[in-house]
Amino acid sequence: MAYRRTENVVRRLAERAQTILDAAQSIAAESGMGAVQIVPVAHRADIAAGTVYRYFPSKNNLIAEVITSTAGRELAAMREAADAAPGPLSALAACISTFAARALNDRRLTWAVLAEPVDADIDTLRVEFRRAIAGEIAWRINVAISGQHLPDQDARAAAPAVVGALLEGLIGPLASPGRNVREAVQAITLLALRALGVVDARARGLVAQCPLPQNPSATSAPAQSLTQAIRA
Amino acid sequence: MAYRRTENVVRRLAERAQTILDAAQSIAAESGMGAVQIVPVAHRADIAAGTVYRYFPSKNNLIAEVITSTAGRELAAMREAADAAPGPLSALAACISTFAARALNDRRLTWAVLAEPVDADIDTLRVEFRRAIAGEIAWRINVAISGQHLPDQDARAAAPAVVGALLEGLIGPLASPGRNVREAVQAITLLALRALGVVDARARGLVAQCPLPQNPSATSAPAQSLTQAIRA
DNA sequence: TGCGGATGTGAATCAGCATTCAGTCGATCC
DNA sequence: GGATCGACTGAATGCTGATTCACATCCGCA
Repeated sequence: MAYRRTENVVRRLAERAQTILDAAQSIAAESGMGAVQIVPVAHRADIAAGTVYRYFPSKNNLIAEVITSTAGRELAAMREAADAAPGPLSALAACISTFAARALNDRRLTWAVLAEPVDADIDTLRVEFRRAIAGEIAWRINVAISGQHLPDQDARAAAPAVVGALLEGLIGPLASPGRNVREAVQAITLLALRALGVVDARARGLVAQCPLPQNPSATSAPAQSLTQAIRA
Repeated sequence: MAYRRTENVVRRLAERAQTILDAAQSIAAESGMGAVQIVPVAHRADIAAGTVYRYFPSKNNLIAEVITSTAGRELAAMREAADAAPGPLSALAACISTFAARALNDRRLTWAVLAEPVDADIDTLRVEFRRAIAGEIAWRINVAISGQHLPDQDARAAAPAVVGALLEGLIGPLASPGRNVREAVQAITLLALRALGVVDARARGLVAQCPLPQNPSATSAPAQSLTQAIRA
């Protein structure tokens, strides 16, 4: 007959799973996805390599969870910021600048999760995340277009370009790490808004109003199912 | 006594080196950098795996050459198009649309060379290439700024964002592959120009005038030294 | 034609890493 | 207190793919 799982044991198991996830995430945030290897992760989580497999069926699965939890957190933040904005254009601006500010606060992790290919199996998930972010922006663009705040354009085509501009402009290998965060976020948001057809003066006004999320830091959000977190 | 290298032998050696390079490039163009492995490359070049090492000291070196030759070709095309333009703004537009059109004609290869990490040793080179492209654009932006054709801005920050927008918008995993090439190039160029502060109407005019390079195809340019091809 | 160095071959070697598993240990149950 | 269960351990296994190397072949030379 199977043993009962004590309250205590249940908690310990859950904590350990989270510890492993955190270890994986922190390694990704420090050294990129390539450095997320079972032995180092286990080491950082203070357990043996084999133990990781009691919690995650495979390394890919572990990485998938890292991506998913990051995705959930980032998408939620973007939505929240945008929903709190007074109008369609400021919602768009808030959405963009929130993503930008958070990406900048967690450069390496964001880059790892969004831009570092790991394995063909995982790539679909990473692309899903990108697609979700672009989708969020595309949605806001479309709202702004139908309210006549933006010139008519193909939001499905423009949104990925905006995402690319944000990633490369802020956290890509060419981005200059020096500048003030606030300033960098404002500059890139301005650029993105202009790209979508907001005239310069108006864009500057919007950018100036944008709330800048303070140090969001990558606290691990409660885990969600893979599909759930990304659903648009 | 050392043997003389016959005319014939010299040619054959050079041809074979080129064949290997072409094989590597075509595999990258079909299936990405990850698929560039010694055995498949050798197979495509109709030689044994070991032979590759008579021509290239390591796989990394081979990939470096693929990147370099691609970089040389693309940079030259951008410069040529821009230099032929009548004014600073059309030079900028030509530079951007040339890159866009060529990237679109060779999606996979461009993506492989610019966006697929291979190995830490190689990544510096790939980043160099990105930097060179961004540098080329930054230069044109600065010229336009000093001629009062663009609002004052930090070209070093804006150029990488433009590169990101082009890559993600056109050939990234989210880019819709369906559209007409001409149309897609024009749309993304328009977006990029607006991002830099060109007002919509003016941008549309510039875009309409831009020459669209016809099917550049990845014919292998004469090999150059690594540094030489990328020098800005 | 026959010698010797240059090239080509591809199976064996090596290295990095995910994954497994036989054995250990602590917790639960009676 | 023992009998079990289930988690933990970490060395061994297995796989993938770059690199090597002993041997075969080719080609210029006399």
